[in-house]
Amino acid sequence: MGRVQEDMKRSGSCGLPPALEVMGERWSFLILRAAFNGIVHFENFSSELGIARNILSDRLSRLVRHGVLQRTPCEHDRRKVEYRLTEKGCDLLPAMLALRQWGEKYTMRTPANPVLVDTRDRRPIAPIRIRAADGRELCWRDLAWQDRSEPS
Amino acid sequence: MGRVQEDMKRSGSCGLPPALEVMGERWSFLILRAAFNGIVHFENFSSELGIARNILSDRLSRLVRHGVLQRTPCEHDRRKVEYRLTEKGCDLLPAMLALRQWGEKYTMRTPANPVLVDTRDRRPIAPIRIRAADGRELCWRDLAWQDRSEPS
DNA sequence: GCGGAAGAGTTTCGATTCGCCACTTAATTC
DNA sequence: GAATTAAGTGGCGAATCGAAACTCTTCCGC
Repeated sequence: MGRVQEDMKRSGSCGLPPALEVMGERWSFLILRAAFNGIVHFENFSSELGIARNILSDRLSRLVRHGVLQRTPCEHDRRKVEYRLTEKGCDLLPAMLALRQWGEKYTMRTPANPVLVDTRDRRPIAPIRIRAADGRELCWRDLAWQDRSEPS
Repeated sequence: MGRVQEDMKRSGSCGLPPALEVMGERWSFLILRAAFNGIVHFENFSSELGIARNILSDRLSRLVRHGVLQRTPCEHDRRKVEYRLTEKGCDLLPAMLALRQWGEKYTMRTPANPVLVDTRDRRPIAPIRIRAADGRELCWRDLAWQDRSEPS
């Protein structure tokens, strides 16, 4: 067995390192949250997050480089620039909410407010869970690693 | 840290900043992944992740301090120490998997292998999604913020 | 018991990154 | 055309990271 295979065996071909390459830095998730909240301009990110301007500049261009945000100069006011979530960026919402819900559950004194609701029935969304292909909820004990080529 | 309080003032009481306070640093999620893979000893974390020993030491005690890992000296060999996931730590699994699945979807050349399966039917787990209270899958457009005291 | 080795850190120190503040540049408003 | 706004960039001291060497305790073989 070659070294590459051994490496794969040890930690598998895992999507976590590349994800952290993009989102693992200090402000990335907070910038993402702001973007989900409708912030699009540099100055608004800056004042909303209280982040240093040079760091913000670096993080925004990093997120753009990785395709999470799209940078478009504003039509009607060409001083302004819009940073908008791409589809790839929107797909980070489950990860962000899972992290947020964990933070709410464990490290907050008061219950969260305001709360995220479904627009159709105005009820709070469900906690994010791991599910089997058929929809059953799973916990850590129910999970196992399996090689793709292995027979079931 | 005072910054969290400031953040709360600005954008509501959100669980994300405290979650990032715990898990936002460079190696925290990778250490967590290793813990989920059954790693318990300092030396194994070190060789598995290729992280500098001083940083690993700092991250582990940070995770212990925040109640994600529990540190217990080994019974039968008192040179060794075990770092095990607490319930609070186990509850990070959905967030970690959501991030991992995102990384697999967008930033990996080859499909992931091995793959995480349900032990009961040996089928791969479902993608992690946001759901309404009644189980319907939701996307970003279906979500809204609502004050707790507000009438529905 | 004793020499050697393993496990879990700690120290040291150079390299990198962070973060505050001032500055620049271009577009817009008055 | 003067002042203001938006989006950055540059300088510089402080904090953090990272690799390697070192410490300290515990275990193993003899």
